[in-house]
Amino acid sequence: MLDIQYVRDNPELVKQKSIQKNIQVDVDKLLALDAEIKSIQQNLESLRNQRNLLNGQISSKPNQEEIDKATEIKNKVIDLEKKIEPLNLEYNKILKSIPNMPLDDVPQGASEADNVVVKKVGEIKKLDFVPKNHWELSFADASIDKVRAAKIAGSRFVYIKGSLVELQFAIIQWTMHQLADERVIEKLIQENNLKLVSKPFIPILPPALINTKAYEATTRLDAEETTYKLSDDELWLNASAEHSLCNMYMDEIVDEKVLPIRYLGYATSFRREAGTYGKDTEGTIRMHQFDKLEMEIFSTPETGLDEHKLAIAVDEYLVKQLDLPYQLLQKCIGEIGKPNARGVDIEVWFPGQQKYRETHTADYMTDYQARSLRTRLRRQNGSVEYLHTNDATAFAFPRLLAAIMENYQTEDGHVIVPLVLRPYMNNKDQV
RNA sequence: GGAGAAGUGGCCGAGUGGUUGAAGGCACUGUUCUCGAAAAACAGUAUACUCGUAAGGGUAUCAGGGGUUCGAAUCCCUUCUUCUCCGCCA
Repeated sequence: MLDIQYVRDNPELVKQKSIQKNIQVDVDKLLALDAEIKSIQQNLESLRNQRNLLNGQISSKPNQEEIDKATEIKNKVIDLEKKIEPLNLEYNKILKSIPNMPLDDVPQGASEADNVVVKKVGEIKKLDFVPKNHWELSFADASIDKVRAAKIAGSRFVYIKGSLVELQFAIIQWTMHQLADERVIEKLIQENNLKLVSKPFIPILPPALINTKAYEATTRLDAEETTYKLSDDELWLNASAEHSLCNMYMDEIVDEKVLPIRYLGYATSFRREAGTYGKDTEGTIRMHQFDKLEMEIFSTPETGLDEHKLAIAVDEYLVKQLDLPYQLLQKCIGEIGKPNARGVDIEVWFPGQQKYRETHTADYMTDYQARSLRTRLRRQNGSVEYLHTNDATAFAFPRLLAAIMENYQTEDGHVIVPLVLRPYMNNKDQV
C-alpha cells in the first residue's frame, strides 16, 4: 500500500507510474473520497467529542433532559457512521490498487522485451555433442516422471526420482551453509561496497497454508492466476515462502536493533499457472508445485536498497559457485510486480534449449508491503516508521535441477556433479 | 471431532456499566546521587488518524466483528486464537 500523503502530494506522478505498470487506478476519485471522508470524519469526531463531554457530566442518575440530548447526538453519530462506511470501503479498495512507485533507475518499458540485460557472466561451454533438453535426459537411477504424475495430480506435476533428489538436498544443504556463513556475507558486502552488517541468514521453514487476511496483507495474493484456495477453509496454498515470511511480523513494531532480519526460507510452493496454457509444457520449468529456497529480508529504510543489492549479489554468488553461465536482467517498469520498487532477474543458460531461462528474481518492495502488513520499526529515539522488505529467490527447484542437468550433461547421458556440491553428495563426481 | 477455561498496554497483572488510554509491578528512557557503576529517588514511556507553525488539542483502539445502553474493558451474540482433558493421528 502506498502512503496516502504521498498520493496527495504527487497525484500526477502516481497516475503516470501506475499507467507504466499497466495498472488502472482512479487517483482523482481516491483524492475526492479522501477529502469527503476527512470532512465527514471531522464532523463525526466533533460529535463524538460532544457525546464524551456530556457523558463525563452525566452522573449515575441522568435526568430525561440529559438522556434526550445524548440520544440526539448518538443518532447523528450513527447517521454519519453509516454515511462514511461505504466511502471508506471504496477508498481502501482504490488505495490498495495503486502499485508501488518504481525507483528512478528502473528502465521504462511494458514487456519482457524491455528488460535490460545488465551483464552476462560465465562462459557457455562448447560441447562436442548435441546437448539434450533436461526432459530428454534420464540417467542412472534418476528420472523425471510427468506421465505418472499426471495420472495422480494432473499436468504440471512431476515425480522426481533417484540422484536428482539427492542433488536437490545437496543444494539445499550447501546453500544453507553458504548463507549462514558470515564470511561469505561479509565478502559480498565488501565486493559490492554495501553499507551493511554481515549478519547471516537464518534458515526457516514457514507454514504452507496462509489465511486470507494474512495473504491479502502481503499484497501478493493473486486469486485468479496464481494462488490455490482450499475449498473448505479460509486458507490458501503458499505460492512462495515469501508469502508466509514477509507477513511474519504483521501488526508488530520491531526494535531497530534487531534489524536487519535475514531469513532463508524453504517451502514447497504451489501455483495455479492460469493463463500459461501451452507454455513450457515439456520439462520441469513451470510446475504447479515446486520447492524453493527463498531469501526474505527486513531492514531499515536507509539500508533497504543495499539489502536488495546484497540479495542480488548472493544470487550471483550462488550461481557462479555452481558454474552456471547466466545473465542478469534489470526488469522494466511493466515487468516488476505491483508491490515492487525494483526487480532483477537472473537467467541461467540452458544448453538443451539454447537460451537463457529465468531462475531467480530479486524484489525490493520499499515500505509498500510493510505498510499493508503494518510491520514497523522503532528507532532508538522512540519514533516509529515502516520498515523495508526484500525478497529474492535463492534457488527454485526443479528448475535449477534442470539447469544443472543441461549444463553438466555428458555425451553418454550422465550428469557431472558441480564441485561445491560433491561434499554433500558422498563425494560422487557424477550421477 | 467432544468437554471445559481463558484472551487487558513491550511483559506480568488489577479492573463486572459512569472522567479507565486504562491501578500496581517489571522492563525501558532521562535527571539527581557517584570517579564510574549498582542501588535509591524523581520524571517520562502505546498505536493509528486528525486539527495546529508549535506548544498542545480531538477521535478511535482492553483478540476481531455485531448488539444492548444516555454511557461498555465490564452485559449479550458471534468469529478467531491460546491452554487443559478425552478421542484420532505424522
